[in-house]
Amino acid sequence: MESSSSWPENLPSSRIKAIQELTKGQILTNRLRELLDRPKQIESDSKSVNVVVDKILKIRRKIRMKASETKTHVKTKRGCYKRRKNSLTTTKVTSTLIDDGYAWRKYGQKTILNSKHQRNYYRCSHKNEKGCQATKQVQKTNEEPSKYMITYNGFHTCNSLYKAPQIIREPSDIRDNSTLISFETNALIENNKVGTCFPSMKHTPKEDFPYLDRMKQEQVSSSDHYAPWVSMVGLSQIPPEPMSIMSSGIDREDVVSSEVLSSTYSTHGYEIDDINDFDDLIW
DNA sequence: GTGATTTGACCGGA
DNA sequence: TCCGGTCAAATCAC
Repeated sequence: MESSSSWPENLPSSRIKAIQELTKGQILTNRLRELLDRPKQIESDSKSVNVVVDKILKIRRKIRMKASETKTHVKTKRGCYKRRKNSLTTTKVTSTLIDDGYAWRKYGQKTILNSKHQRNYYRCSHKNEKGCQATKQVQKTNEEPSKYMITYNGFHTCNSLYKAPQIIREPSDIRDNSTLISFETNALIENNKVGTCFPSMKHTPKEDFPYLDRMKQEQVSSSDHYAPWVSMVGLSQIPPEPMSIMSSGIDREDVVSSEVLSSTYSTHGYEIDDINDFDDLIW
């Protein structure tokens, strides 16, 4: 763990603490991932697995408490809100408006400067009941009106954990920059291999991994925020949502870019742009 | 009646 | 000051 002397002087101590907790979580997640890679070891050493899971859950609770302390009401009257800076966004261009597996509710429509087509604004239908912060924007592209540019913002905290995306690179088209992403709805995930690039996920029967089930229960039962490292179990470098990108039927020509991901998640896991904005970080 | 969509107003950031 | 993102009342659809 890093000593406080390695932090920039002007970094608030609260932020340092939060980063340290997240780092701990990352380390524990890696440990858990290693264990998941060796199912036989898990059978013989289930105690240590439970210890790791307990630690992760403890850290998560800590950060959640911190988040609730930090969170301020950003909206006090109509139209008064804090625009999110550096929130996780993902943009894709698709020729079809396909169902991404989430329920969206339209909340606005605007004419955008230098754009021939209006932009439509959608938010998760579960925003009110579950406080889900995910939104998306849909706009026809100027060049090809038959194509849509879809921008996803924020995490699905409504039920997102088991809808983690699966990035699949077609072996036959490895040079193609396009990325295919699919989901396994409500499926737990374990490591496997897809192609040569990513560990893949495959449904894991919960009775085989009761501790994961425990994490899932806690994830669902508590306050609907998102655990970066928990979602990263088995995901390797694949970041968590904004990912409601695709469930099925994605076009080969679709282009997906994760703009903020590159700044938010380093190759060693994730980094934190703005720890004050807990809504963007913590489930 | 209930939930979704439309649309003008409002606010923050650049 | 302008523009983009969001709010919320009015309206629509079922």
